Amino acid sequence: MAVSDAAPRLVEVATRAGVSMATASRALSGSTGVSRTMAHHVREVAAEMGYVANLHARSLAGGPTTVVGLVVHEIGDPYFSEIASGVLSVAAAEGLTVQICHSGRDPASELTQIRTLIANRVGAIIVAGSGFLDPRAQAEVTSALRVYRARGGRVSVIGRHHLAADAVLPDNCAGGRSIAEHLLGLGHERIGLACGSRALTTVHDRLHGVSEALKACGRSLDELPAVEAEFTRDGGKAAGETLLDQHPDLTAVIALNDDMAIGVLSVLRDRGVGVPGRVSVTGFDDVAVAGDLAPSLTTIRLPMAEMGRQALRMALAPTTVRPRRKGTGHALVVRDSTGPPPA
Amino acid sequence: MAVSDAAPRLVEVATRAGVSMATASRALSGSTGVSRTMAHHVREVAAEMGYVANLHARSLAGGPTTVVGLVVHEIGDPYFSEIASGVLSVAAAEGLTVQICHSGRDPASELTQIRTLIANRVGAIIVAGSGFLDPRAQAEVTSALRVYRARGGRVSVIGRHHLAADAVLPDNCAGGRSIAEHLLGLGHERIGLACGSRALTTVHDRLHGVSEALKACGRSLDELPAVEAEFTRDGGKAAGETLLDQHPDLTAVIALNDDMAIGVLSVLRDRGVGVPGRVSVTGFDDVAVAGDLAPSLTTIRLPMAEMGRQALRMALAPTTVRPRRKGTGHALVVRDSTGPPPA
DNA sequence: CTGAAAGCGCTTACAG
DNA sequence: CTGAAAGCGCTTACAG
Repeated sequence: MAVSDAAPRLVEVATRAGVSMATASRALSGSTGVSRTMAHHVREVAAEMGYVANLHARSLAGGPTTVVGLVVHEIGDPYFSEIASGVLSVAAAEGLTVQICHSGRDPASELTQIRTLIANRVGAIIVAGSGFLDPRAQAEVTSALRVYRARGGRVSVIGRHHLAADAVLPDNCAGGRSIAEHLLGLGHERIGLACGSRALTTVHDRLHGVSEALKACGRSLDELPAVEAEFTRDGGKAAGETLLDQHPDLTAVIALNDDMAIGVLSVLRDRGVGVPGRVSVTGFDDVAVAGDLAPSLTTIRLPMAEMGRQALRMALAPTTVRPRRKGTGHALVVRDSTGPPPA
Repeated sequence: MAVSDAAPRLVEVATRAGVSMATASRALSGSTGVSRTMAHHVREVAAEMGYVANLHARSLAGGPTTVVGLVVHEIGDPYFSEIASGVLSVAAAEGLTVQICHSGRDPASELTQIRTLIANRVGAIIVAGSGFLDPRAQAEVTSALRVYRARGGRVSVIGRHHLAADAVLPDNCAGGRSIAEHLLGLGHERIGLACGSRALTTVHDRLHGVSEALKACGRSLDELPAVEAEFTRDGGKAAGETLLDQHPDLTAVIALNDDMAIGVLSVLRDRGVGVPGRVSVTGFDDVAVAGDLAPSLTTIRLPMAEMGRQALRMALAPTTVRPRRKGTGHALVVRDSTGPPPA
């Protein structure tokens, strides 16, 4: 009994099936070079014994790796959990397994996580967090990934990064333009901005879109009060408070993601400021609950789950000479949090 | 150049440091039996070379495994993404990496995922989804995990399962009682229930709590109209519609999780039914956005992130003879979605 | 404290 | 199509 306590190994399966390890291996890994009947027989024996290959051994021996790494800023954020959900669904369909890690929006910890993923010899790495504007911020990550790719690892990113890898590019710029045009079209002139760190390409690009819309009206981004805070609900609260304190005459606030918008809305609610009667608020992403907020949030819809699916599919597809880039499109979703400015 | 293209191996580090592989290994894995100076020297050389141990080789050779598996029903659900966030945070602190997979609330696919995790030789498995009432539904999962544990694997679960493993037990029963008492205390008599699948222990336990509260008033759970649907926002919508159609006189709806409550609220909003003026609604879990909904949701708070942290800590702690069980406590959070029934 | 050697469980050239 | 053998990159008894 003591012996059979250990997990059955390939030798045992081979012996019981009356074949060599080589044949057993080929039959089980579904590779070519075995007769159909032999393969079938071996698989039956293996199933009977409850054999499951040791993936460490398989991978060490040069077999295919079946795990992919996913780096997110924070899995608790709906933006990232929806992306993760998309990644997990195609992974399951492909028989792959995914290792998720937090970067915490910090290049240093992102580097640590990516090194670990590489040490784990994952077959592909998906970086889902926004890149940083300053290439130096992620220089080490970039070079680690470059080496990883040179050794055959596959990389894809969601968002704009300083990396010649396949990329899913959220429609940040165009979305920023749409949301600003919406507000401008409603007649708003005193608009405040609740931004995440400007070091993030995502924030930069969304702002750029807003800037374009303003320019088209002969105005400039520099005129708008902008507060930079964490790219989270709490950051939105902080930014909202500062904005309202320093610019009580604002009639609209553009939050650069839904999380921040939720924070802004909560500040407004606490202060008894009517939305959209007194102040309009917009978000960005269209996370699942955006439509259920009080008031429901006008925002830019990005197909997060689909972005996750595409990122993994790209990483799995054969490499191309030039990296692929796939735009996401976006949609302006007008709900109850925006309206014309007070007369 | 061609040669150094490959990842540096332990031999290279050892050679360059002028020591044997054994010494290099001991120095790098932080194990005992090396002089401090020697260890320091080896580590410096390794860092210089950008050496990162191959975890497959390490694990195959009998070294400690550094990955843990986490099984959730669906990572896109805030309940699970908050749990995952807790798990990831202690994992990062411990230098561990986590593999996440979806069970999709389906015992068969849960089994597949768990087998994969075991094949990956993860050191611990955390099952975060609710268990099933019928032991047979998960008999194979249970036995796979039993074997896994016998071989030294660590297991912990969040929720009630038919498994003698360490468990974090959400306060489902007491929470159900609290929420029902709250509604009863407000004077509601015609209460409907929007439930997830009764096959889930979570649903069963929450209902049981509701039942206890009713009994204390001389009433019975059987009197209340109950609709079973998916344990999601869409399920909540479906249940809400059925409930309202068949029992237009209800003054309150108890949804068995926040996701379902959000669905119920959206139905009520679409139909122009005032909340809580005409109908009160309650949820369960207190996901991050519960307070930002329209109206903000009265619910039972469960410390999801903390539950994730505890589950991993238990799995990491030395095993005990009897499995540990840790209650979570709960808090009734009264917000704007509940009030007295209409006069 | 340090080293030589065996072995972890697989896969893949290399022969037949 | 099938098999014997080498090797993937580590760690851990076993000696010294």
